[in-house]
Amino acid sequence: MTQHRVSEERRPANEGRKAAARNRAALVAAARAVYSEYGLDAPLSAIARRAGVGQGVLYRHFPDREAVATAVLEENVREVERTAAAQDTDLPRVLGVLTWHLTESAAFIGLLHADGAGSPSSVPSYAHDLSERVERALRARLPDGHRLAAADDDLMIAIAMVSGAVTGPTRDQRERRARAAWRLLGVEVGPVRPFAE
Amino acid sequence: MTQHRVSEERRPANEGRKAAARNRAALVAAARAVYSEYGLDAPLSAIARRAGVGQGVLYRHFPDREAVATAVLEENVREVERTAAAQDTDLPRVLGVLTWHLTESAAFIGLLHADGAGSPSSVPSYAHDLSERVERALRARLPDGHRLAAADDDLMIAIAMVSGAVTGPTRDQRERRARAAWRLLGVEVGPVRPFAE
Amino acid sequence: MTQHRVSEERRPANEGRKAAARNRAALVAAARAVYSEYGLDAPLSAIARRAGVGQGVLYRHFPDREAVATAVLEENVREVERTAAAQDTDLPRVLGVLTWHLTESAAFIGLLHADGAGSPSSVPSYAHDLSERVERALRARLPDGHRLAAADDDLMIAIAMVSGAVTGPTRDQRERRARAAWRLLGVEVGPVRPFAE
Amino acid sequence: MTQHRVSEERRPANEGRKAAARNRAALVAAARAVYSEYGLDAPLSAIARRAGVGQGVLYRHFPDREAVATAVLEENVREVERTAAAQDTDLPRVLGVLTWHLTESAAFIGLLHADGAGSPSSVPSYAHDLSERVERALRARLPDGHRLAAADDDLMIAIAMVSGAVTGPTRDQRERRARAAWRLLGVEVGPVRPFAE
DNA sequence: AATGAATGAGGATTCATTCAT
DNA sequence: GATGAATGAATCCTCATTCAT
Repeated sequence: MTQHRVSEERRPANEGRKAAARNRAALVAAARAVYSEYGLDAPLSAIARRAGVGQGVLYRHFPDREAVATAVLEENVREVERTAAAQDTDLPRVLGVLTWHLTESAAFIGLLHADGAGSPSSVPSYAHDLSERVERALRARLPDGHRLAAADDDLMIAIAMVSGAVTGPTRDQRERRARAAWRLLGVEVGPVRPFAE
Repeated sequence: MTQHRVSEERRPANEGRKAAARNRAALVAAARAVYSEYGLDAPLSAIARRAGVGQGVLYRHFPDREAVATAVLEENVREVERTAAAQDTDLPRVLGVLTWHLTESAAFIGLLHADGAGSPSSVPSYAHDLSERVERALRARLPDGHRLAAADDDLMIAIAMVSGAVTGPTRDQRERRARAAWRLLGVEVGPVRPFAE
Repeated sequence: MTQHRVSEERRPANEGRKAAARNRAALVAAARAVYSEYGLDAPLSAIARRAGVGQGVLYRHFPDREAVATAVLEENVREVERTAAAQDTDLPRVLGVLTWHLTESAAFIGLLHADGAGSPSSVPSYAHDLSERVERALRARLPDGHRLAAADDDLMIAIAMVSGAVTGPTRDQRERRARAAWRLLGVEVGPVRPFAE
Repeated sequence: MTQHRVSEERRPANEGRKAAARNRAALVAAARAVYSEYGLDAPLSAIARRAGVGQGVLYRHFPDREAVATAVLEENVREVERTAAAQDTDLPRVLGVLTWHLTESAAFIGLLHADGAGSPSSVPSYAHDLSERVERALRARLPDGHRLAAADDDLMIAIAMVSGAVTGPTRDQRERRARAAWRLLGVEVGPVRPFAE
């Protein structure tokens, strides 16, 4: 029997292609967690650390702090879009998913606030695009004659309003406030939950 | 190592005791301006500079960053209270003044957002008191049977909602959005303007 | 307000990974020099400057001001320990090395002073551990019936006493005073010199 | 019977001459307290506050931070001198008073340490004079043939040694250590207590 | 492609000292 | 003579970003 090489160094480690994608995903997940814990001003190093990668990797995937935040939001927006695109869906259901993200993610709230422009804070500028994607998704399911279909801005103003109401330390409390907000607007909202197949 | 003054230059003159009150006012005004330009996270040094005083003066008048913000908000809250306390007033008029401050001052928006608790950001803790003062002032003018008198939280949730809608680069645009928000809530609001005798 | 790099100048080059150990050593050496020149309250920035590194590097290697001092003292203590552990050694020889460090390093004196506790100054808390290590090292070579073996505290009190005597502008004068102190204590001390193989 | 003026404003208030002296005394007392609580690096403002006077008064009486410390020490030194000058006194008694001050006042310890020169710390330079006054007082009561009369420096080195031993959080513990130090030196010391008529 | 050290600007905070009142 | 506000230098500390390995 020949001796096996058990050296500590030569692990094949198919790293390279797949690792990159995995790292990116880990970063976005870490960013989501860190943002929800420390807010949007959390240090990038904390995100890299939580993702278990070096800071260099973060910069490889995202040119700057905005890009990180945007990547997180992009996922949220995509879920809203997918919900809106689903076969058997309606506005309340889409609003439910949207509301879920509002209660989940402080960052997401910031996004909607930033829809106009000139927010003085650290919120991204191309957040604008994301905001428009949300609007498109919702409007596709907005029935004629709906309460929010009257004036052009009403839909997004309503979203901003609900997001303004979403405060509080626990997700649960935030959800309760969000529901109250929709009620005050007289708009029906479906179950508040993440998108699921 | 102890501190030693090195430069031999003339120090810019000590304005004496009377300047104290003036300086405090200048600081609050400067803070208001700076906050509206850069948000609540603006460096304190920017506020001191804009007020035309040294950093030490800022720290003499306000122990920490929270105290500065609170001082700014306190003025706003007081105007709301005074409006509510006026002889010939009603809810719409108070809401009008409140809305004015929402459109004027990013900081004020932050305040209302902070009513719950535990926001991880730099939002004050004793902002809570201010929030309660606003609520008391409004509730004193809230007619029985009013749309916002149904559930206990509705009043402040509505405020938070409107504040969420108040975004945009110009005060004018912010006011337009605020009005739209009140309209969507079905709540009448009076002229949007600062308190005036 | 987030941080932004403004200047366009070339940054002084990143020496890469290997520099890390070198930098740490440089920092400890610089700290030793700075402490002896300005005392334990010297600004950390002075240490970083003398070490030829940015302030951030100092903070990377040492979480706080205590850690820097401790790192310096740790080296001294280790020399005492090594002397005590040497094959052909005796108490006078260990005391000689200890005394050397007392005359060399103001910081080291502070350490021994801190053995009790609660000094209100900037003296470390985990200096206590170092103090104990010194005691263990000495006690291992303390012959029964030695003048300092009578009461439990006598050994470390004697050290503190000698360290109290060690004042003066030149190392030479400090050594002379240290010798006088040992003489007054009736304790024999070997050559005052650093540990050497 | 005529009415007495009991107005709150017109108190004759012999202020002026006597107030000045009273303020100076208050400052020294405050300094003593503050030093013992926070160490010699305590902010001057704390001393003025504790004395109940403005900072300007402090500067009227003492040109700089050194002068304040020196004034405190001066009182201690004077007590030692008075003890030495008393009719029925001897070295142990003087050492007892000296030791009392060592255990009472961190500042006083610093003084003795500073006798040589070039102490890198914030200790005064004209502390030297005070140190010499202590030496003169002691030497006046130093019997020929005393253990500390052999070499010229022995007396003050012994003092420095004891002061080095005086560490610990409570005065009681510090006294115990001081006694142990004198014992190790083989020098008799009288009751450790402040000077009293 | 990843790592993580280094840079260094920026912002917070503290105090010695001066000086109008 | 006293008061206490103001100045502003100095120091601490944190992070965004770069880059050698």
